Amino acid sequence: MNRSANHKMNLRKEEIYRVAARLFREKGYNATGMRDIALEVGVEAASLYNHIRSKSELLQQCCFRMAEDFSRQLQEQEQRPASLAVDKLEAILRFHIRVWITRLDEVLVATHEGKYLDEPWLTEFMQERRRYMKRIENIIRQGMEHGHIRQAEPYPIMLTIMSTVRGIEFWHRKQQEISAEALENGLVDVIIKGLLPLHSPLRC
Amino acid sequence: MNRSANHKMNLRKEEIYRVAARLFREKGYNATGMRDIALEVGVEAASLYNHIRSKSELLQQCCFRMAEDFSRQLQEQEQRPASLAVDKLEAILRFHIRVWITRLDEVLVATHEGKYLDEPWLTEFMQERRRYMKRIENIIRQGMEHGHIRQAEPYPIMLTIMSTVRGIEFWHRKQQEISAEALENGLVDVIIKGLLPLHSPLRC
DNA sequence: ATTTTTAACGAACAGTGGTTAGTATTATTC
DNA sequence: GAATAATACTAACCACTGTTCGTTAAAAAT
Repeated sequence: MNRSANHKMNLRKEEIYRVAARLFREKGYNATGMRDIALEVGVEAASLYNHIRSKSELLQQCCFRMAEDFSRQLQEQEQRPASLAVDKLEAILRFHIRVWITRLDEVLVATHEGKYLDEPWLTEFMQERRRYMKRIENIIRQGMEHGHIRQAEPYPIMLTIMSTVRGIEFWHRKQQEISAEALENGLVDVIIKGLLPLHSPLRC
Repeated sequence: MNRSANHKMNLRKEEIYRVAARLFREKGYNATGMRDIALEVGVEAASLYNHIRSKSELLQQCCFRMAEDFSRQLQEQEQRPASLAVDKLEAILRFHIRVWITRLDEVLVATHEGKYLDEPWLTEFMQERRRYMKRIENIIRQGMEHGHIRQAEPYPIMLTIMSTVRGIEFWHRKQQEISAEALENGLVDVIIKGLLPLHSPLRC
């Protein structure tokens, strides 16, 4: 089999994956049947199994693709100088926001339906998320040590950064109210301004 | 039937409701079977139907109880003087946080599983949530008009206030790391400090 | 042109879902 | 203590689930 055939095969697999991600988001993983996916791909349910191993494999792809993309981006930020903690956090936050704006299906499935992963994927996925949160907490601590972030509990700050993006789900349904850029900047402003110390030149 | 018997009946119904809310959160609405609920209540699945009409009725209770509690609290805040917009928002935020700390099951089911409501409940629930968000946006606008909140897009601020609480789901799994009070104050600080105008006496 | 691979299909399986019917048991009321 | 109501049980139904099987049509490779 040459490369072009391989490419064509992956195209069909990708289509199934995309349809599945959208349906998993709209209806939920358990409420989405293989026959639902097949219908939108334009094929019978049994035919899907020429391209994928199982329904749960589709969920695994959703979850671990997102996990890898997030982890890779975080690693880039971690490699910048420790003194730039606030800039790191802003970059991380903006990355989160952009993913939630441009790839809502996948990120929502990973966030909401990840709990339906089979073992051992479930455990690995949960552990990876916990590690990810710890790494963000560490960056927040860096910022406090350099005095660029006001003294506070790092944990609630991390939670706030992780959670802010969730509102974007609502924005997608009423997109006309505000542009993607204004949304991103508005969200970033609330969080970042809430982190700066009282004496920060950026603040007063 | 006298009052005590009626009370006893409602007790059983309440127990079913509580078990259902917990299982709906842990496993999701669709992945929770009536036999799962029955097992934890200590009864056969068919017996549940002497107390409830249907599985979906349990979901409806979850969603609309929460909706009413939130709406009532918001109404209290709306009745305070318009000049106290920041205080209103802080009170609203603290109410949200406390509900997510003390009634995680119900609030998570309402948030994540509400989409599985049947019509006409689904439409009503979505509309109510949209109204709720609009009302918070209005309070934010009040604060800007009085100069107590910095000029910005009210919409992302509202989304941030609504979303902050979702991190509390993670806190529940690792409760030992930080107390409920520290968590609440930490979350409030990030948001409220991010709202204040640059010249605010609370800020500099 | 022929062989081999890929991918589609219809039918079926075994399990589970919420729910109902009919009946027995327990608790309450008179 | 008899009558009545409330609540439990067992059994079953039917629709639907993810998946497999055997087969066939089309495409690719030789």
